[in-house]
Amino acid sequence: MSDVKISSNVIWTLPFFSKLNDVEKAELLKVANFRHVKRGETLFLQGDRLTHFYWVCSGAIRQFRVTPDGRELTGAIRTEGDVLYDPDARQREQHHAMNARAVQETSLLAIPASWIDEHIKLWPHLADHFMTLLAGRAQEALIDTEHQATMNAAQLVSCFLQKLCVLHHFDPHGFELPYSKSLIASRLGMELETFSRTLPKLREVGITVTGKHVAFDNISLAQSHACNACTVTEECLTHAAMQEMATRSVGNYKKSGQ
Amino acid sequence: MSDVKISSNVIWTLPFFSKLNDVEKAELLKVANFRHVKRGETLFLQGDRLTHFYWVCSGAIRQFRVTPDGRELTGAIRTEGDVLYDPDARQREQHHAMNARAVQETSLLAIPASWIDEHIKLWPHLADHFMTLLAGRAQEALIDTEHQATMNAAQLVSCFLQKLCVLHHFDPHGFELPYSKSLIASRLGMELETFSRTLPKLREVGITVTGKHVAFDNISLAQSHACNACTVTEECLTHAAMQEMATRSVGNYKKSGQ
DNA sequence: CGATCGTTTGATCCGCATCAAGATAGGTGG
DNA sequence: CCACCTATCTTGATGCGGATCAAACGATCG
Repeated sequence: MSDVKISSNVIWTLPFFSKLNDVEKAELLKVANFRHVKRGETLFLQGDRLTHFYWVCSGAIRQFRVTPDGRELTGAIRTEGDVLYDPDARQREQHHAMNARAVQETSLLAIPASWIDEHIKLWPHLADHFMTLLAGRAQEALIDTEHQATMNAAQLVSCFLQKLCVLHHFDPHGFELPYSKSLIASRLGMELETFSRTLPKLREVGITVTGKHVAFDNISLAQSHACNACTVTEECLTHAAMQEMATRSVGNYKKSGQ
Repeated sequence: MSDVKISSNVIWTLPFFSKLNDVEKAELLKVANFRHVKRGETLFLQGDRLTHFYWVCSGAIRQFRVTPDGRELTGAIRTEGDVLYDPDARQREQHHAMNARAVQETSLLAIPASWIDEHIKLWPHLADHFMTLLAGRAQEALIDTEHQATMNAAQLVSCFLQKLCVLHHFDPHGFELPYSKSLIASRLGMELETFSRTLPKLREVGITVTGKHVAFDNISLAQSHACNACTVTEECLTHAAMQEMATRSVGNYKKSGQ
């Protein structure tokens, strides 16, 4: 509900709305709304009715689920430009399946879900953006699963640090962690203790972490260790080697035989 | 390339094409194609150009990725009615990110990707189906991740067995496993040995497995143990209790405080 | 009847979680 | 500016679940 004049500039820089024409922009502004949440404040909870879609303009939102035994699983940390959109909502008819809470002070663009539902049929590029978004989320999740299944703590951490660095355009030679270590550990699906113990070990692969300060001493070395399927600039690509192995394998589900 | 007359009946039973009118059906048949693969045969590999989308008419296809160290990760087992659609393909421009291989003799409906690309803009319900599909895949992946993170081997197995039973409309009081145990273990992200050792333990929760034969002795007992967030008929629902816990928690990422 | 595939069972090991103290840092009030 | 407090992180000791290595077992098949 704050200054809309400032914020309306922000909207059009979001990839989601960058292709709108002036008429469409005007229409969008009629229903768009701004919402600010303070650090630790909750945006919505699992089971809440889905009333709005949110675009993060600044700050960071942690999305998480709470398991029956009370453990919190951090699904994603959404930052500037990201959308809070529950893929599940499409099926479970307008109810959130995740909780969303502000990591820091955060401002969001809120657009009524009903408006989106109507206009997704009318504006083709909107539908297109949503399909891309959904595909991206599906892919994200697959990569996450693959990482959890194949990488150990050290690899997960260094992979995370590198993606973080690229995503936020940090200087690889030295930057500060934007989140608490507890949050990062949770995002990586490990305990804080494990995360903490892992950091010193990363020195071997050229990553020095002191307090909140991170430095990649030798970028290429860190790269090769981090994640065999990730590079700093691109996510888990398919390698020729991987394909070749698949060709050779026959039918056992363990290792590719030769 | 077998008998199209038989198969054309099959197509319209797929949820994907059930809403087409006669003109559209005719048009689809012009480009639709059938493909048969034998047990163990490969449909496509990571990195292959994506030329067709496939709908499984009968049989089962294992989708998997091969990690650089040669381990095969089974992402999904697609059966009758499922679509082989790589969410990643949308971004990585027409290349498969997964391998697909027949578990059993399988017949598929193949539709050229180019035709889909064109018609997705023309036929609104087609776009809608794809969005639902993508949303479903994203959701599937999230649930998978959550399961891997929170459940032990026994829970994973019993959850799998129950979903299997429901999905294939098996009799809970006794049915045969449709896949090899190695395949199931791989799908669950565990070693065959672990899977094998887990089966006897399930007797405690009312699941008896002898050879390939599975029986749920006490269905409600098995349910409550299997997966706190799953029921036999529905996947991982949000519970009121879970929401309540989230409300009480404040900011630590481990357990919800009170 | 040996050969191969799929599975079981046993023995051992390792990574991470868990429990339990300390240590450091950031913030507040005196 | 310091004393105090709490949040956040580090470090240590221990245990467990599942991976790994190894071997035997049972079925199916040529």
